Amino acid sequence: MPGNILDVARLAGVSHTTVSRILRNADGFSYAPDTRQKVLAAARKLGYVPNSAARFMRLKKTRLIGLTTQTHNAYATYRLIEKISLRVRKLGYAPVLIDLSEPDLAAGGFLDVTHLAGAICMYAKHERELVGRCARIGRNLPMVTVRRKVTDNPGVRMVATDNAGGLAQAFRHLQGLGHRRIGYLGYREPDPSRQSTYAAMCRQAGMPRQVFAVPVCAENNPFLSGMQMARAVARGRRVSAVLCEDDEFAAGLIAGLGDLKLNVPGDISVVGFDDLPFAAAVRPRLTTVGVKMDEKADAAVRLLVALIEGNAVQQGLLPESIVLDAELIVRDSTAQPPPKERPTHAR
Amino acid sequence: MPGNILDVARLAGVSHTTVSRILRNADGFSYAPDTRQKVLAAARKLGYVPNSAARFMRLKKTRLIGLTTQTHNAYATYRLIEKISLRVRKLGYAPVLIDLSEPDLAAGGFLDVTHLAGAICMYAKHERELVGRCARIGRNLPMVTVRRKVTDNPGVRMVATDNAGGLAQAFRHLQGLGHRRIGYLGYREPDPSRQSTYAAMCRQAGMPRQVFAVPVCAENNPFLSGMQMARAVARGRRVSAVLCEDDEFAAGLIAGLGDLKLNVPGDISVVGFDDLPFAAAVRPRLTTVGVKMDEKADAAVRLLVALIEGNAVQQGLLPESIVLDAELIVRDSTAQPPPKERPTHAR
DNA sequence: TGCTACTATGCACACGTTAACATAAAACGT
DNA sequence: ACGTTTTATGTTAACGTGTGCATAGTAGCA
Repeated sequence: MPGNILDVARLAGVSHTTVSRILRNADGFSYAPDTRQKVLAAARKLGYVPNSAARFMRLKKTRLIGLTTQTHNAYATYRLIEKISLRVRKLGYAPVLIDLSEPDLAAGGFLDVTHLAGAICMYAKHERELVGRCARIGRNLPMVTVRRKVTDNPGVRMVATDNAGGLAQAFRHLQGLGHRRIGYLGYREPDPSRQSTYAAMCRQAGMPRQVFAVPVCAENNPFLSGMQMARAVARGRRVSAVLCEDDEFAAGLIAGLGDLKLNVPGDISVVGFDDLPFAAAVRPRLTTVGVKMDEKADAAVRLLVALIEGNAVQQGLLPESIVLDAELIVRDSTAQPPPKERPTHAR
Repeated sequence: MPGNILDVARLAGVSHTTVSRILRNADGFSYAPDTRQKVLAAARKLGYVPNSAARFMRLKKTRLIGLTTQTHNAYATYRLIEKISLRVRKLGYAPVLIDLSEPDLAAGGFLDVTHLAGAICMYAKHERELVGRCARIGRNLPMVTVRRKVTDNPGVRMVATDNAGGLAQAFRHLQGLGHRRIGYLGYREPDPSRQSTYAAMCRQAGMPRQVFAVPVCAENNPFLSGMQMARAVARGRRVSAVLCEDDEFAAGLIAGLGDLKLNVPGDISVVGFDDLPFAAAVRPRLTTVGVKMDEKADAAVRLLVALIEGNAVQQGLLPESIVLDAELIVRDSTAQPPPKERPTHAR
């Protein structure tokens, strides 16, 4: 509405072609400095902004990168969004958070996968289905998934944290402290890579397994969920340490255990996951598996852009997936088990 | 790329107009059931998805609602985004989180304010400037700002929480418990409505004022910021209670005070703001001012949609702003001040 | 002077959709 | 049987860009 390219052309006394070329700095064309001035002045005067829909129609290309997610983990996700956005912009693309999970959005909406240069799918629930649909509609849209667990979507690159490795570190840390019965607190929909790592570690160590599954959501609030699980965790004192799926669970669990007069780490050790902003600000400070958010964002964006610009791909230079290592951060929520729990024979 | 409307028309053996009308269920037209079938089948077979850019060009209208923000408060923001998105979709619009603060996005990008049916600006920092620019470029784009503080952007509707009221409730709560020296912990950029309310309450109660200002960001982590302020708050024991700008500060502060061997609420009472998900899951459970996120999201969306569809506006039925009342939620982080602090004369 | 090469600019079309206008057939009323 | 409304469909233009092709002028060169 606020003027199109023809208005600018008329005001500058040139053809709209000239305006288009001058405003875009199209190369391969030379224009008289005089003409250039007139065009620039006219555009400024009218407050001209190119119509991006028209542009897209012509070019069939955008520099929009869609970010999509579906998660309970507000903190981790929001931080990831921020970091990815920053990097995306730095490379000359524009990030858009959009829900690609609604099929009718693509059908009846005004912004769909066909508009995107690429997409980053973060912690999506029905990831496989989503990616499939986007690839189909979007004519094999370049996609990168950011996932805790490693999945195998053919043709879609992935960035993930080495959760198995992180979990193993945490497990060994607890084992080293003398724990012999270590539990796992996670969502009901299990995270395969972690649960299987947990199972493997238990087996290897000759320990019993004890998984506490949180019902999908207590008001969609992972803190409360964790808190409510305290009773189950404490029952019968079957474990002396718990590995949690994320820091929010861990924080809630610690609070809940406190209400039951159980001390962390005195009676039970707790390990979180993600190293969220509050991990060092709760008491006891959380021992947790740190996930490198910055590097994760960076890797995801670089992978996607390489995929979009497609030179490295053909040369076979682009890795199928990037797995960032996780790092155990030992703080105050883990300690030796209470005396009676300690192994009788040293190890 | 995956087929346009003409392809569908050709396959169905009808004109593209027919296809357009049938697929959109355009009313005012009747079609033979037979034709309708053929068209639908053809569209399905080709996996036809209308090109939304072309559509926008023709209609000059979309059903996209832009959400924009710029905040440190990840939790509150993310939750608001979720809730707003849900409601927006329910009304047949599509939400898009987009950074409108970058001027060059509007200029060179592929999605700008002119594509939006409306925008909701949540907790933005340079709100006034942002709104001004959007209104200018977007040909007075319908906008609603969601803000803690009440601002006066002419022509832009607003939804806010009655922070002053909430703060007053919290203040009176502390006053009623016997506190005579109440501090305020906030960001360095002050929130006028709250700080002035705080000042007014102090004056009215004949109490000294004591504002603790957090330097803009400790790693952009409000928890750590709050934690680091504990030393300043504790110094000289000048206050027996602190009102915090948000729950994250409060949680951090409590942890920091604990490190200094100060007990909350035994030695110092702490009040948060926002009632974030963890408020009931930290120990001591946080006394806080609850903000009605659901109602806030609801009000913002309804206001915006009314603005867009513009019938209520002309009738003057649309309020300039909606202020939702805040509600003090008393939990365990507030109590009577320690004995020596109590007023000698009853009140 | 002629021929070529380059500079500076314009014309006209295509992208995919919707909507105003047009039209042929069928149904309806008398 | 004939005018009139209704039903079912088609024709065509327009939205605002970018680009292939065309062109007029100007310079270089022999």
